[in-house]
Amino acid sequence: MKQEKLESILDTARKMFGRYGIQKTNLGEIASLARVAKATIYNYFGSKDQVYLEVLQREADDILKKIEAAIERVRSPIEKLRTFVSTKFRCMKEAVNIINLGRERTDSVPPKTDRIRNDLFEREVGIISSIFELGVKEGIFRTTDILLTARAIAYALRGFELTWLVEESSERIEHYLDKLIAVLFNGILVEKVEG
Amino acid sequence: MKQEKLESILDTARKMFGRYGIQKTNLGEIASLARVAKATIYNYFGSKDQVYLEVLQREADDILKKIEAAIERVRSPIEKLRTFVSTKFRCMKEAVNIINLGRERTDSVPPKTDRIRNDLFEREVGIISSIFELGVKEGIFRTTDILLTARAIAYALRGFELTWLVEESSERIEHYLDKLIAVLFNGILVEKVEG
Amino acid sequence: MKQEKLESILDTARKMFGRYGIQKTNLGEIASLARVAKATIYNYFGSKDQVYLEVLQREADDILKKIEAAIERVRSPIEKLRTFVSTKFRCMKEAVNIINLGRERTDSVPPKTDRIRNDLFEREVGIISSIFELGVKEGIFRTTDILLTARAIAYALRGFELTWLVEESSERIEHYLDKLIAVLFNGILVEKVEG
Amino acid sequence: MKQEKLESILDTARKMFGRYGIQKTNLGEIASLARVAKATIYNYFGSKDQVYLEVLQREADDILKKIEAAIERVRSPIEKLRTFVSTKFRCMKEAVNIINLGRERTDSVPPKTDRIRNDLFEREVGIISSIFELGVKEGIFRTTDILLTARAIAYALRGFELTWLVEESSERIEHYLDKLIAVLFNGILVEKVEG
DNA sequence: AATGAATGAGGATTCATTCAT
DNA sequence: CATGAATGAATCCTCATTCAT
Repeated sequence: MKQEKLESILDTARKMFGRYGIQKTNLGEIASLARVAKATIYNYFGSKDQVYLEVLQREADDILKKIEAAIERVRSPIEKLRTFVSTKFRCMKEAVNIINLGRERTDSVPPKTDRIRNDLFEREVGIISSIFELGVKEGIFRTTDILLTARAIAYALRGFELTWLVEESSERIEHYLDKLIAVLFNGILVEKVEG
Repeated sequence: MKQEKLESILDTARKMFGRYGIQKTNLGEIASLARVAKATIYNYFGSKDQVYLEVLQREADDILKKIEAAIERVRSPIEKLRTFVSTKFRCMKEAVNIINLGRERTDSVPPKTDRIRNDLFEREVGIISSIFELGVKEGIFRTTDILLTARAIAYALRGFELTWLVEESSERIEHYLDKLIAVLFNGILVEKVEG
Repeated sequence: MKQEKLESILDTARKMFGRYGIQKTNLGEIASLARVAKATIYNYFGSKDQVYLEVLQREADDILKKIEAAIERVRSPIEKLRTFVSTKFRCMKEAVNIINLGRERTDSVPPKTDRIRNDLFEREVGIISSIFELGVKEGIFRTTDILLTARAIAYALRGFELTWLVEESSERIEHYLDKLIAVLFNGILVEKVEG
Repeated sequence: MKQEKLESILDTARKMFGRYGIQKTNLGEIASLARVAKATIYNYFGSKDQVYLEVLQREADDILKKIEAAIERVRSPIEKLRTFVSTKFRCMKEAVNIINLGRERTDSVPPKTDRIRNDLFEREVGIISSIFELGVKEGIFRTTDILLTARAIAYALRGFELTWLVEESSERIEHYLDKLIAVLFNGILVEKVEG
């Protein structure tokens, strides 16, 4: 019964926060949609911020779990990188709040938000790094600085997160991603120079 | 006199919006810092949103003007691309609101905001495209689809905008950018496959 | 017009605070009784506390002005002291908030409240002291320590403030005051010992 | 077991009410500090007000018991009066809620509160009266109206209750009390007039 | 053109209290 | 008896916007 209400609250909250952001979402509406009293939400979470944080943390954990599982299933570093990117963006569709996190004003968001976001980012960097290590070990990738490259690519992928929901259709985004991956693998120069 | 006040308002607004976003900035404070009455701002702009829009448009125009000028000054496509990236991010430092635009909730922002942002984006894509065309014509770049690639790269660069002010030092960001550019030029694969 | 509303607000506030205290009084009701919008009150005073403080300060100033005027009108120290007490308590009837100040929880009241209350107290002590000085100079009063005695008496009078509105009828209180003054003047001992 | 919890609740409540008053104290905190559930308190007392009332009644009874015992121990009316005052104020230090009772808003307090407070007051007046009767009988005190004088003095002592914890150091208060007692005994006039 | 004044609508919290188990 | 869970009601304050002068 309690668990039920809790999930109901969290579900509703995820949708509302996803649609309107933490600022514009009011607990009153979450409460009424979740069929509980506003005060009940405060019993569970203590504050609006806590509700938001909980929603975020769940989304982040979810994404990582799925990405890691997907990468396990393929072998070659190239495939792993492709899988990383495609899985990440497929999952992102559902992790609306994580995406929007990048779109919220820093000041209007609880401080711990940053930690969740950065944790996710760093763990992604970690995954990319280990794919790179594998690739370099197998002599498929060449790079002078694995971590630096991994972070650069992680940053680059962020540009697509932002765009995901708002501006373009999923299909077009996937085209761009394919293209970006192609470029990442081969570069745009005809002759290879040292990077 | 009128022009003076108008600039004063716009200046103050730019700073405030830049620091606190459109949501958290209130016209009252802008007014008092700009030494005018709140109602005066309404005389000039009609609404808070219009003030914001005006600030944005000015920043966008400013950036493009500077980027285009900088690119004119170098000749080779490779240099042009490098200049594009470095100029863009140098100017971005001052175009705080454009940057933060990516960090505002979609719903908390006037609809026309998107148009300004997208215009800027498309014009950047246009610039990158023409650099690519030049590069391909000169036989330096190879790519199967100029526009697609240009957009992919433009998206990738967005990831860095977000990060620009908040998370990392300028120097570190520049390292990552250098690395990204290197990867873009040469790829990470040892052997070139088709991109 | 503005002055009118301001007075209207302050008047209403004085009544409400007087009846219900700062805790239980809500600005909403003050606003509606004063025929202004809640926000208007905030325009004038900035916060509930400030309204309260303003009400208090006015009452305190009022009392002192009246006491000082009344004392001027009589000559002998004995008369002055009697006048002080009677005027003070006559005025107190209207300075409901000052009285209740002694009845509010320290914690539920803005910090500056204490200063107003203490200022009033100290100024009363000052007045009593100067009456004493006069009495001693004229050889009518005897006391070993004017300031100490003045404060002791000022404290004693506080006991009546508290009682003023709540427990007893005005007439009975005045009887008690008369008695207290008589005791203060002559003591209760048959034989005078050293005080 | 039951008695234990009840005492635990009452103890905690006394401390909390003493520190924060009935308004600012919430049952939730009392409950958690007393290691019981909020609902348990309702089982015992039925309402927040009842808890408060119980706390008060206990404090009042306690004070009176101690004062009466102390007065028994001395013989002369003068000593009895001095003992009354000193014991009263010594005990008051612990009867925080009784003291603060004078500092609570009348309206924020259960109606029966007044009865407890007045009972205590009247019983104090009774004690002072009987001391006076004794003094008059022994020809040490002179007074035209014992009850009136007793009440006047009881009121005067109230002024010090208020001040007790908040404004002054214990030592200074005791000085003022000494002075007040001296004045009460001997008056301030050089020549005795009719009291 | 410039502004002082006024306002309506909205939202996060807090807490005493009830009730089923 | 004891309690976890749920809630309704209340309240302060913010701000974009309007309007008369």
